[in-house]
This record gives sequence, structure tokens and C-alpha cells, in this order.
Amino acid sequence: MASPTTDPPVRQDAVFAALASPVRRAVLTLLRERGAQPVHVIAAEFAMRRPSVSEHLKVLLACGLLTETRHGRERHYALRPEPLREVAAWLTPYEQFWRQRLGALDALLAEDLDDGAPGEEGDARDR
Amino acid sequence: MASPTTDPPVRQDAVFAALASPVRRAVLTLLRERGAQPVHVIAAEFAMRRPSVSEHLKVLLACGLLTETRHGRERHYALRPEPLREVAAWLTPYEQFWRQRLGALDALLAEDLDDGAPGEEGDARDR
DNA sequence: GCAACCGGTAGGAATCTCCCTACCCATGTG
DNA sequence: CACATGGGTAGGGAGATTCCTACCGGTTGC
Repeated sequence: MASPTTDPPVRQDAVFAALASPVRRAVLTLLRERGAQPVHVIAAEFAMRRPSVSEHLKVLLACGLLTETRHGRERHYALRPEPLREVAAWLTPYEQFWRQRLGALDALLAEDLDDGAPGEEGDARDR
Repeated sequence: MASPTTDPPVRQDAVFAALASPVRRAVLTLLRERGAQPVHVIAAEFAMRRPSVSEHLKVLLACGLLTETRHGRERHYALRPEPLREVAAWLTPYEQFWRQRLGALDALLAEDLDDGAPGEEGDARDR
């Protein structure tokens, strides 16, 4: 049980998968705009039964995008933005690409890099 | 074929879903670092058969994260970062949330570090 | 206590994902 | 022309996703 501040790499998959659903993105938007809300308020926003919303909340909770607080018989879910910060961090190295991309310039650069690639082998993983 | 520069809202789903696979994120990383590459070079990086890699490339191509160029009998795939810019744009309204929280954490850490002597031990704060 | 309310779990059907093995077409090269 | 190389498509199987209808355990109010 030692994982003080590190984030397991499996988390990134779960966060992106969670964000792939429009319902779940809408839940995050709702909580961002209105703050913590109980389930029945969240569920009222969607054309779907409460158990399905509950499942979506479970997915968001499991990947750390939500926190849960018990208030009597209600459970309030609130946005937890840290995983989104990690997504932003993952995007960082790509920023320069969309910044400088105003023509076929990067295609030329790509060809150049392609030509002069030395032999560093073996890590094509992301992190 | 009827949306030259506009972005249908359905695209966001596809982009996040594409990014949910570690294989596809690794493809993007590879193309970012080495520029455009033919399929057999990309496929050599993964412990999977070429048709599967081909499917992954099709997914990335379909959501606009890749461009395809024919060179003889090879097809070169290159990174197309625009959809990632849209992801970054989607993240923007959340930035303030993790900034303020990071600020609070920062203050706590600074206090801890600054205050080397254990005057009062607050051990209830790891996670 | 008893009924209404909040919200999670069980389990099932339709659909999607991800990998595989075959197979096919196109482009080069002897 | 014959054949190797590059790479897409077909279709199938195991497992995950997403919705549903039931159902059940806690809280709150009469």
C-alpha cells in the first residue's frame, strides 16, 4: 500500500476512457459549474435511468475524477481535477506541434528528422 | 464530406476514445519524436500483428489524429495535432481548479520543508 | 414503527473493442 | 513474367461497455 504521490501508469488509460463518454464529460462540466451535487440532481440532467448514471459516477470515481461525501442519505459527488492536470501534462510535448503548424512546415521537418534518425531503440512507450 | 473546418461534437468522443489505448498513445509519441513513418516501422515497435496495428492506425486516422501519404507501396503516417489542441481547449476551464488546489498543496509542502523541526506532527495527510 | 426517499448492486441483452488468422490487391525487383 | 514486399480487409472469438429492469440496504419524516 505504498503509493504516496506516484501515479500508476494504468491510470492514464482509465482517465481517457472515462472522458470518452459524453455523459461523463457532461457530469464533470456540471460539477465544475455548480459544485458538488447529490446523485438525484445529476441524474435529472440525463435521459437515462439512475442506475446507469450511478455506473457512470462509479467510473469517474474509480479513475480519481470525483470525490464522494456522505451527507445523511445523500452522497455528494464533487470534481477532483488532478487527473485532468495529468492529461494536460501528457499534452504538453504536443503543444509545439499545433503552435508551429501553419503550413507544410512540419511535414518538411518530419522528413528531415526521418532522414537523420540515429539508432536509439526500444522505448516507444508513453508515460 | 461536408465540414471543411468545423468540428462536429461527435469528434471529441472519438478523440478521447482513441487516446484511451496505450498502443495508440505510443504511436502518437513515436510519430512526434521521429516524424512520419511507414506502417511496418510502426508495427515493429509493438508486440502485436500488423493487421492489429493497422486497425489502430485506422482509428487514429478516423478521428483526425493522423494524416496518410502514399509513397510508392508504402503509406506514411504523420501526426496531426489539431484534435489534441481541441482536447487542450476542453481542459482549459478546469485549469483554475487544479491551480488553486495545487496552490494549497504547494503551501503545505513549503511549510513542511521550511519547518524542518517536527514541532507538531500532522501525519494524517498522506494518501 | 412504517412509508417514502436516496442510491447502490445484480444480472442480462445489445453492442463495441481488440486481438487473431486468412486472404487480397498494389507496387516494386529479379 | 514470377515473386517478394507493403499494407489493407474479412470475419471470428473473448472480453469489456452501456443501457435496462429488478431489488435491497440506509436515512428521514409521520
